[in-house]
Amino acid sequence: MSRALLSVLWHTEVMNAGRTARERARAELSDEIKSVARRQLATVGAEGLSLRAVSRELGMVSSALYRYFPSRDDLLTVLIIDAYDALGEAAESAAEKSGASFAVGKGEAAGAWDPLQTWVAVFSAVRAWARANPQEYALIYGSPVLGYQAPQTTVQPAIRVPLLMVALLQQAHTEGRLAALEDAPEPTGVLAEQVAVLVALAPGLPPRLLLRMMIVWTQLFGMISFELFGQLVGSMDPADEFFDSATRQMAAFVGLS
Amino acid sequence: MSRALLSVLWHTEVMNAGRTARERARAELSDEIKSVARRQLATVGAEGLSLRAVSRELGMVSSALYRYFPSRDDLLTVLIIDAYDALGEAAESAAEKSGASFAVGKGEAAGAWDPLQTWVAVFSAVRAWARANPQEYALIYGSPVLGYQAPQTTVQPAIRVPLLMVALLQQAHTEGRLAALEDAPEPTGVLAEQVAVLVALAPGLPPRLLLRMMIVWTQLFGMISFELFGQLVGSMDPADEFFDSATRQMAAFVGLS
DNA sequence: TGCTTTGCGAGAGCGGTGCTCTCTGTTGTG
DNA sequence: CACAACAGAGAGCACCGCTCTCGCAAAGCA
Repeated sequence: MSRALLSVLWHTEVMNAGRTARERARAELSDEIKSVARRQLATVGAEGLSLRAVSRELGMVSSALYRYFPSRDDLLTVLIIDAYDALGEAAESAAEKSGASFAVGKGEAAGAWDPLQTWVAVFSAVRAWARANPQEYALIYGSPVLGYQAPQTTVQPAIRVPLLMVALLQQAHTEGRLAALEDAPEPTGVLAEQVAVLVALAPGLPPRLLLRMMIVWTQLFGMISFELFGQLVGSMDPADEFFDSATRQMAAFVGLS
Repeated sequence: MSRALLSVLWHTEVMNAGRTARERARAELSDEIKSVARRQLATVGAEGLSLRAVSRELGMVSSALYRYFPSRDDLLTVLIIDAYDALGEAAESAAEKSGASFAVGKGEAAGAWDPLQTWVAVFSAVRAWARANPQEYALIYGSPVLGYQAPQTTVQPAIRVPLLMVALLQQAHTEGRLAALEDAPEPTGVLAEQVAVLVALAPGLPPRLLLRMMIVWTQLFGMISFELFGQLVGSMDPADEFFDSATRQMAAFVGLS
């Protein structure tokens, strides 16, 4: 990511810290650009998003926009981060609302909660967000634009959903509410090493469970992509019941029932 | 194109009576355009594919290209169909090579075949094709370009892989080599009607099996998309062993072992 | 055979894009 | 107050998809 873009992000972070008028105006205009770009993204898609159109809508000349975003790709990058965060926020909020006690930062003593119900709520929230924001979903889970290389900044927002799944499974596991998965194969070799990275995040969870969680993770987004991108037309369309059944069968696949 | 070449083409046309030289030349140039476009697609991606660049490489002026493809989207459409067909061909050929007897048009009496082995071979072939042709994969399984609406022409090539999965499962089923899936839920309501469309294609297959097959289908392409689009970087990358394990667990999920 | 219709490539042109560079005026700072 | 940093405007470059017109050659027809 470019230094100018990092500068923008830094400014927005400390926006209300009483900086100079110029910096304040810069942060504000920067947000406005993002907002207009997001709106255009929703209508014309990532491919059709144009800096000139954004600048036109803002009443400024296109070259001025480059003071804020050094290239179209940089603008897309912040939109990508925002999309990941919005999706993660939707998923985490669904977990909280369904009564999960493990949500980060909540820490309150748990009442009774149903792990399966939370699982279904999270998956449904992910799908609902994707259907409500198809272009933003396509931006982050569709084909990467050009030779686009995801900057390191996008990694952390991108893993919020799988991290939530890990947290849910761990809480259910420590409460003894997960089936044993005796018939699931234990990862070996390279696969075991890769899964070990996840085990470090959730001590105590069996590797075979985390491996299955990764499988379910890919299934979830494969299913949503198929629905949004039209691959289910003619068979499982509308996909509501298919999604629900798949979600529950995949929940059983990781031991939730 | 040179006049000498046109003359050659005309002579060959006279030998293959029926089509005029003009039609023959048109078909040939049309193929050449497709070929150049496919090569450019592989390097610059769908978004970067440009009619002007194609025409430049062919030594003609861009406006002439519109005699063959009325728009950029039309060119992309034939590339999409070709990609679907290439992928389907790769999958079917892998099934044949692994000794499957159900392949369309083969009809030969089967020797012994291992359904699970064929299953793994087909899935691996799909992944291998995707990795070898990432831009074409992204073209058909990534975000749909623009407000692109898939023409009816693309449907039939698009379902070759799932149809192959159905055929494999049916053959294994009639040979009594599929587990019973007693714990799998039977689809009801709308979902049962949707699955009924698949049952019509494969009489005798239990609806709950076909439902699971659809789940596995979405998992397969979700996994491949994640690998190609960079979502597995940092966890299951490289994805060879993850893919293999997932494939086999999903095979067990539909009763293959 | 000669005439007419059809198809094809070339060329110019329109409005759009991302991006760069220069110039002018303003704002913040020593 | 002077100087440096910065923001916006404008022109311009090289591309893009697409349209239109204009000759010319091939195909169809009398």
